[in-house]
Parts: sequence; C-alpha cells; structure tokens
Amino acid sequence: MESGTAMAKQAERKADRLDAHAWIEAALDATAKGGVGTVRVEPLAAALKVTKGSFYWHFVDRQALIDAMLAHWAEGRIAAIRQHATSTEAPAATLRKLADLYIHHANWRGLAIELAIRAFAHGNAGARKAVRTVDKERLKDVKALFAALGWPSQEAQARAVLFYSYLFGRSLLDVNAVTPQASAIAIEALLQPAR
Amino acid sequence: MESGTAMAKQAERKADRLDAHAWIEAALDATAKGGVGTVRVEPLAAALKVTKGSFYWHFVDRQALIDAMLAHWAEGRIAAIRQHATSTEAPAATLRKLADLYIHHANWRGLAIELAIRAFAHGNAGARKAVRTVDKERLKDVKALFAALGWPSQEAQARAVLFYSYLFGRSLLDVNAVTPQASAIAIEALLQPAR
DNA sequence: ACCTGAACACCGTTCAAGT
DNA sequence: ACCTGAACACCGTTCAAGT
Repeated sequence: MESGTAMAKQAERKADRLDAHAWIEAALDATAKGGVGTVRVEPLAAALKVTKGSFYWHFVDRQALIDAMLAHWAEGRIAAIRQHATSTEAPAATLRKLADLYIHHANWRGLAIELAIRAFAHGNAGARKAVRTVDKERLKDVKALFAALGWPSQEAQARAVLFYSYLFGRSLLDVNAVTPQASAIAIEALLQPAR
Repeated sequence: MESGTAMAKQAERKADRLDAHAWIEAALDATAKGGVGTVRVEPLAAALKVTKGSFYWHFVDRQALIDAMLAHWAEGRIAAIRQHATSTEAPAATLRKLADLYIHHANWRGLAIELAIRAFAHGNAGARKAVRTVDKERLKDVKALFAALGWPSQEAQARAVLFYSYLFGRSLLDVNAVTPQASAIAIEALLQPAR
C-alpha cells in the first residue's frame, strides 16, 4: 500500500503547501468550466488560497501549466482507454460500455475537458500533439475490438473512426435534439458483427 | 441596387471610420484563430489600427461584442442552411453537397468558428442559445431532405442528427486518422434511400 | 521546498475632449 | 458619428525576502 505516501501528502496539504499537481487539477477545473482560455494564474491562486507569486515556484509561466495539464490529460486518457478496452467480456459489450460513458454523460467534467482541449487544439500545436497521441491509442484499441467482431482491417479502422466521430459530434449538438432512439440506432448499427 | 449605400460605406472606410460590423469581423477572425477567449479589445483595436478607447463607441463592453458576434453568426448560418437545403436537385445530391462543405474543409475558417463557438457554448448561456437556434433550423431542413428520401418522421430526424453528429465529430478528430474511405462509407450509408 | 509581497507591464473600461 | 489620450483596475511575471 501507499498509505505512507498518502499521509505525507495529507500532511503537506495540512501545512498549506501545494505541489504542481494541485495547480494542474485547478487548471482542469477551469478548463472544464470555461475552456483553456480561462486557465489564468490569479483566479487559480485565489481558488487555491495562495498568492499568485507562489505559482512561479511550480511553473515557469502560464504556458508551462497548460502544457503540464495537457500531458497529464493525455496520459490519463491513454491509461483509461487501455483499461476499458482490455476486457474479458465480448467485444460488442465492451464497445457498448465505452459508448455509454460518452452518451449518458457519466462524467460531464471529463467530456467538457475533452471538448475544450480539442477546440483549443485547432490553434495550438501542443494541444494538437496531445490530442493526436490520445486519438492514436483510442483508435488502435477500438479498431482491435471491431476486428474482434469479424471486420477486416480497413473496415475495422473505418468503424473505429465512425464510433468516435459520432460520440464527439453528438456532444457538440444541442443535447435536446439528440433523442435516445437516434443514439441507439447509430450505435447498434455500428455494432453489427461482420457478415 | 444598393450601390449608393455601398459607396457611402466605402467613403466611411476611406476616412478610417469603422462601424460595429468591422469589429464583429475582426472578432470572428480572432475566434477562428484562437477561440472565443482570444476576442480581446486591445489586440482587435491594434488589428483595426484604432485606439482601444474607440471600441466603446460601438459596444458597451467586450461581452456585448461577443454577443453581437454570436447573433451575427447564428443569422448567417440559418440563412446559409436555408439556401443550401432549398435546391431543385435530388435530395441525396443536396445532402452529399452539404457533407462535402464540411468534409473537404472548403471553408476552414467557417469550421473553426463553428467548433470554437460550440466549445464556448458549454460554459456560456448566450452561445448556447445561438447554437440551439442554428441546430434547430439545420436539423429541420436536413430532416426534410431525409424525409424526401422516403424515411418516416422519426427515422428522418435520427438520420439528420447522425448526419451532423458525424460531420462535427469528424472535424474534432485528428484529420490524419480519418481516411476518405471511412467518410465515404459513413455518408453513403446514411444516404441510402428508404426501402 | 514552498510561500509572501511589492513592483511593473498589459489589457478592459471610463470619460473628457477632439474632428 | 466616431475617434484620441489619459486614467485606473486587473492579471501575468519577476524577484528579494520569509519559513
């Protein structure tokens, strides 16, 4: 167990001492609520109840915090998809569960961060790289699941792209416009096993 | 014709006098390049070669500019979809042309603005309302096209949602991951006439 | 090892004055 | 009718000093 480390961390917190990770978490909160543009030093310092000057012990500047946030996000997403895609159950069930994570807004904060970072990536090279890394792993793992359903390589790749395109696009539309029936039709059509 | 008005406008421009629309266009440029968060008074004033003080003749504050930009965007998108969806050609051809507008990045600036505003809408009520208005019209018009292909109301609505979900989602993914084949498979599957 | 507090530059906002 | 220029507040950044 790591209870020793955890207790040490707790002691640090008690002494009102922060680490870089505390700033990254605060940055992710801001990103979820208002986009990457709202990751700003002074409001974050206020939320963490320290002066803005202390920020510069942990990061050289605002950009460094954003870069660290992107790296942390990419790492977490890659670990998550590997865990979710590696399952002992049937591939169709695994894919259905993956889709559910997006469709039922199980984690609206995660989805908000995801969309905010993808929007930011259109004008920022660092974010583009993070998104590219995550997409590569997700499409690889989901392609493998479609391959397990019987599709040849190229078809499996196309379906993996459709799978994620639909899930992301859906969350950009006004939620009221997307009926549960429409989602069910789309996902079940994708999950048809290869003939 | 409106050449009289146009010439008067030109004269104004010549005298280095701006109207609210010039600021809105500059705001849209910023939105396309860096997201709504980069719509900032001083950089915009610099781009328009006026002092930032003059901005406040046209708008009460930065938020008013963003609101005006959103209203202008929504109006333009609604006019555009009405024009594109009202066609004398076959409904499948009309839908294929609509999809092409997104897939072949005919207008990357328009797509960047679209995605930036949709991302912003997740944390902003005004942007949410603009997106909702545009979605309502687009889904209505595209649903009518699918209905013309023979689908009953509910199926037509589901396909309209899939149509836009896919087009938006696709543009969030790393473009390199989305092969032309995958796009063709998706769009042609949607455009199958009702049996 | 992490934080404070003061300093300065940058940008949003106001407003009196210009044309 | 639209713009300038000065003023002030807010936030990013620096840095000497604290614990």
